[in-house]
Amino acid sequence: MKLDIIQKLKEHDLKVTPQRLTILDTLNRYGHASIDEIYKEVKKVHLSISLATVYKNITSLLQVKLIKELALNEAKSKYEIIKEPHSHLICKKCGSIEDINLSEQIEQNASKLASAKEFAAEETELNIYGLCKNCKQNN
Amino acid sequence: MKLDIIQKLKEHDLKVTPQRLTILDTLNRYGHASIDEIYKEVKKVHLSISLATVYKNITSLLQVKLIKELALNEAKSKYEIIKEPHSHLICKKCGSIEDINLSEQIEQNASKLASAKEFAAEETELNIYGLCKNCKQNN
DNA sequence: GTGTCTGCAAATTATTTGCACGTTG
DNA sequence: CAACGTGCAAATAATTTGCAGACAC
Repeated sequence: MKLDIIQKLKEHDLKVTPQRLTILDTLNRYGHASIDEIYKEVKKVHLSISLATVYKNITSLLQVKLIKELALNEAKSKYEIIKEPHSHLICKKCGSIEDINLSEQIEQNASKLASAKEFAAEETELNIYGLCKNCKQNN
Repeated sequence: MKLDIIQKLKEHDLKVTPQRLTILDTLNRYGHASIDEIYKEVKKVHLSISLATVYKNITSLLQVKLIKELALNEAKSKYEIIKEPHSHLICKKCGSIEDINLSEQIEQNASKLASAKEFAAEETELNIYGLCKNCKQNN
């Protein structure tokens, strides 16, 4: 599993440094994390890492599209490693994000909508906002 | 049409000031605009408006949910007035955003996905990334 | 009139950059 | 060893805040 990522890094001439791996590992474990969250996590392992390094890594990882930015209304942006699925259930109350897989039907319908506008669709992202199971109960 | 917005402002105890109306008008005309774009536009009408005022307005309009933030990978956030539809065709090349209406089918499928996770869906947002008609041709 | 809004300046926070040194391949 | 990455400090950019006067209601 790590090999996968290491390979992708090499493909894009990004060196495999411990800091970079820890950042990616953090994203893997968190699913989605903000710059601050990443910084705090990585710091547990690499005491002397700097915020600048986190930013530089996020920037280069975004450029080679190994990760993507998830910008949520009102909250700080979070980042996640790109892999299927690209879709989320986003809780308006607690801010949790759960990944979901798009059904074939949705994919197909989305393509239709796009081609109707002569738009060449490459990626489809569905975000559903509402209340997660927990918050729904404790409302 | 303006009455609609004015009413919403009043509902939320936001005063109807010329600056605020011009900001909303800009969003209406642009569809989606960044802070800078809004600032430059509003400045044409209100020569002495300050950036801080734009920020303050965006913040309060977000709070009362009259507008929403559209955060796009790599690009600056843009804002739009909330109204159906919530879905977009986003061009990766030129950054243009076109609104689309979700089909009934997609809405239904999305609800299914959500309820399978015991998630109470409130809003569904579909973003399709790719190349717009123009950029597709001049590729 | 009272409370909110505006514009300005200053403060704070977020992000980027330059550089010397260390590490990867 | 060449290219790239890191950590630090400093520079920029983005956003927020405080306050006095102006405006909406």
